[in-house]
Amino acid sequence: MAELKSLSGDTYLALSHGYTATGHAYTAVRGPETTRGFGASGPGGDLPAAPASRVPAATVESSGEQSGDEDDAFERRRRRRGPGVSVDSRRRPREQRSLRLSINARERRRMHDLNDALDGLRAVIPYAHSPSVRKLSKIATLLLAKNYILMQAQALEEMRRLVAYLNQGHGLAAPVAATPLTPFGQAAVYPFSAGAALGPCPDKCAAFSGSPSALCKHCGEKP
DNA sequence: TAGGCCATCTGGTCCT
DNA sequence: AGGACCAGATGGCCTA
Repeated sequence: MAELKSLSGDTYLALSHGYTATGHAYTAVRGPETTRGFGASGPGGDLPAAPASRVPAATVESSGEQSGDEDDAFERRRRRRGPGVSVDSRRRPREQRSLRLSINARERRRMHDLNDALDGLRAVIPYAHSPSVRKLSKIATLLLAKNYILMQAQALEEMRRLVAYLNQGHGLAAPVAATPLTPFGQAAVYPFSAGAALGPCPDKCAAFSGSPSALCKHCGEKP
């Protein structure tokens, strides 16, 4: 694991040029500590104390306490979207607004839970976690996790084969020499070269519309 | 400045 | 009816 965690930037580059570590202190600038801060919005459905740095204007206007500005913003959006026919539209405006805020808060919590889960996934994925390395994007996290799982499965299979071989009374020298195990058994599958052993990137290559010679920006392979 | 990534809002749909 | 889930829209921040 230690070797994998010391993944170099170039190796990560193999995953996708769009998700490369740039050497900037990404997490220090916009990591969870900065982007979150909504954790306090507990089950009560209270409104978030959103950090000003990452909150769209609309969020500040519509999620805070009911104010004149907030109502203006709400009206602007309502006009922009037109008089949509929804369940909400059958309610009185005050009640409708209150319900909307409650739904927004719920959705916010749901997305925060999703991000927490992604953070948990990042924590167990072997990649460079140093502060000088940009945090993995969501898509990169998922792709890396998938490749890592496949790699582990292959390593397990290799170990099973080795154990079976040894159980047959063979010595250790011969098989190891014949089929040398890499430190993690990832001779064919390596989690950080997504396209190399796992085929085309299933998420993006399918929708890839670039020239035939171009590489998929998500997996680094030709689609 | 364009593109990537992200958070949030919103309306629709499905489920309990 | 209310909650969960989803996808589209919008706008902010950051990097190349």
